[in-house]
Amino acid sequence: MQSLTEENYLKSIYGLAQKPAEKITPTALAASMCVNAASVVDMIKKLTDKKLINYDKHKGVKLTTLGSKIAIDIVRKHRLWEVFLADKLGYSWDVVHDIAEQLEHTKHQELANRLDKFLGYPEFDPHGDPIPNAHGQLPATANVLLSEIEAGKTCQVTAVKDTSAVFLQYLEQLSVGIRTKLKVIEKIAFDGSMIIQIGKANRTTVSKKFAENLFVA
Amino acid sequence: MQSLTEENYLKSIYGLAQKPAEKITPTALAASMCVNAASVVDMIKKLTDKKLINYDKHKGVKLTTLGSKIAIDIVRKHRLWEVFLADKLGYSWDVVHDIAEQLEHTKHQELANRLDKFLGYPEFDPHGDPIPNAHGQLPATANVLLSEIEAGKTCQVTAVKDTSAVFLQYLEQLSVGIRTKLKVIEKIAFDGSMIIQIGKANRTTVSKKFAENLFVA
DNA sequence: AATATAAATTAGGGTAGTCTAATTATATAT
DNA sequence: ATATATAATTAGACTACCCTAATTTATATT
Repeated sequence: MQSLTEENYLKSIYGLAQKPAEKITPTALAASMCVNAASVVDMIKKLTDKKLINYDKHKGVKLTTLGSKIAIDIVRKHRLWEVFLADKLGYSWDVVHDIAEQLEHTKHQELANRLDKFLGYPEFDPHGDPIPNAHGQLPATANVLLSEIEAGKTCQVTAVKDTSAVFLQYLEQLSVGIRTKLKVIEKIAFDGSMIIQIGKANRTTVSKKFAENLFVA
Repeated sequence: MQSLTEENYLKSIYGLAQKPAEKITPTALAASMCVNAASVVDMIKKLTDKKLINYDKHKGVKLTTLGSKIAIDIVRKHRLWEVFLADKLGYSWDVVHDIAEQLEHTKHQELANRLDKFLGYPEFDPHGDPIPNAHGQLPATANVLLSEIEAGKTCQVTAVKDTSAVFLQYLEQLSVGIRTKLKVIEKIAFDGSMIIQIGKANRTTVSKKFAENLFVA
């Protein structure tokens, strides 16, 4: 059994691991947990002893199979509670996260499954993030290309079609990774290029070829 | 803001205060919290400093107005979550308590009210315990006498009609107090006496006169 | 009233999780 | 290749909550 704090670390590590290519250093984890790096070093020791993570100076922190299972379970509960708060209690999507943080640590093996059933087995939370099912599997995200998204819509990167180094490097340069949120601002009729907003800040124009190689949901 | 532990102490004190006449000593509180009396003494100091309780060697522990408000709020949340778990997720009444213990500490001023509305403003939880409303008021419990309860039904003592010392002493002797749960096993047609189960264990026969002097809900 | 028992309190210590400050290791730049 | 900056780690300390053991204070019994 893990403490609330340990669970929050696992969740944080899981979250950081969604942006691959970035290794999870004590400093990165400290920033994401809003604690001092010294505290993180202590916790890394503890979670390593409990076989929930592996830590290698060069590779950074990685969840073990068990650690990953626990983290996914917390994420599942978090997102299900978000759906509950939004769908049943009428909360807006910007509020649900903080409340769900408090509900996600409830321990009772059946609870998440009952809640899931009650909510009608939702696949995505109010932010569009996928909800792991009872087996920890994420819903298969439809193979929609960025190029098919209409102007004004928001979506989220789920995968890349072209996996060449040059494309991945380009993505990195644009700070686009798995789960990055994109908003299509405008589609240029002339050549199919798109003006998109990446995350919260940067607005960029990308080519038709670019948009045809990025899967979104 | 109080910690989770502080909240649990307040809740426990509130619960013990429901059985009046019994003063809340450090030992009683220790038993109810399943901790050592020494720990309770520490917490009494802390809660006193925070002006949530008053402690007098002779009168025992009492909640201040503020402490009482907080305790009632936790009880409200606890019981609302119990209703949610039973009504919406199909849990049986013997399971909901432990899960609700984990949900009751969720902090968000509006949450309880939204949940209350969603559940249709229930007045009693699955155990028959009254749910405080948004203003901390308990629902007016109907003036039903034990004698009016049908065989097989379970109810809970809400008040006494006859307040004479002999009656109260008799109640004490039977371990019947406010909030004690009673189950009517059988009603004897001949003289109106009743076989009732008191709490979990004792089964006793009580007279018609007895049953006509106890209010239940 | 004196004594035995029980309750309350104090003293001192443990664990989990946090911090700051100091140190060591690693990466970067000249 | 060495100096510098950044990251990782260690040392030591703090708070919240809990404990045991010893002591003091009440309560009951004879």
